[in-house]
Amino acid sequence: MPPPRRWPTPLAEDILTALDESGYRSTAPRRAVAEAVAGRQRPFSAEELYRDLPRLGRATIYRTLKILVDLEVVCRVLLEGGEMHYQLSHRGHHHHLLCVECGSSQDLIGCDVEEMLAGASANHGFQLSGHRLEVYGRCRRCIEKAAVAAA
Amino acid sequence: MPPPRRWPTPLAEDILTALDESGYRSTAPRRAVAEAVAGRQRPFSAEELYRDLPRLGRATIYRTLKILVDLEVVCRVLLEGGEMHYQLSHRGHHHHLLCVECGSSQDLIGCDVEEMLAGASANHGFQLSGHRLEVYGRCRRCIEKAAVAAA
DNA sequence: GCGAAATTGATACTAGGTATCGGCACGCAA
DNA sequence: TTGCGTGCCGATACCTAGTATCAATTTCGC
Repeated sequence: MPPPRRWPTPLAEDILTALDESGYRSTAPRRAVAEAVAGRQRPFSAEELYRDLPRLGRATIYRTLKILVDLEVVCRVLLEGGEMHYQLSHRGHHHHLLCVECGSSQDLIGCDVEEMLAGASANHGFQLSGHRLEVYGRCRRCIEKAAVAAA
Repeated sequence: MPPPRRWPTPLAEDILTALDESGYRSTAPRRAVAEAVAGRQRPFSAEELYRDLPRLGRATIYRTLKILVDLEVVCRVLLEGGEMHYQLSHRGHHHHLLCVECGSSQDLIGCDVEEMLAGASANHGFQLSGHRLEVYGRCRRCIEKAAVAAA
């Protein structure tokens, strides 16, 4: 028997808490967005979210996502083709390994890009203020799936 | 007395040669785009180019830019705000240091991102196929200009 | 110079996102 | 518990960046 489903979902509750702590009001649309975002396993587009929440206005979806990105509760993920997707965020600044096959995303850890960029920038007399890095490829599961299919 | 201006410009000629070598026809619109692209010192948007070449159709601008990007004669540059800009390219795959103040761009050299990413990806069981990296900050000239202004 | 094939540009369309604005609702304070 | 100011909502219009269509034009090999 599965454990009873809490409502709101713990993750969604975290989002709502973050909103509240920054002085944003708790409204039905925001609760709906929080649930939807928390329930997603992989990066999603704003339009996708809109399709899943047809009772909300499109502007509300975009506005709420923007707030969540500002609060660093959600992070933006730029796909290879240039489409912007969103995803629940845990750490602060980080980068993503994006699977071009299944669309999943995992955080890249153990890669000190910042430090390397800082050094290289300094050599150019360039004062670093930010950067954007996305990594594309195939995740472990997709590689294994392909191997099984080829056998 | 300035040296006599060659026409087409050497850089533009290189672009036209690249087009020719890939089997593309030499047309007046393409020559115009080549000149315009070659004459730009810093990244520009497609719409900017369109404004500067009002006799050409918008579709032609986008089509030609796409071809040039495919031929790696021109590279795409993603600004901090998400706007796509274009720029003459010299080396193959490389990254940019983009000045958020004056909009200039310089190639980042002496930074082996590829190698670092390859290692980190492997640790995640991730098969790397590509990446995107843009670096934002202030260029040497803008730093110096600010220092002089503050003095 | 001829003609097939490539290219062009006007136009319409798409996706993704922002600005506006009248009206609703949240939540504080009484 | 109600009252009220402010924040928030959603419909709509708009915007930017780019793509699809297609008839008319241009290029270039012969």
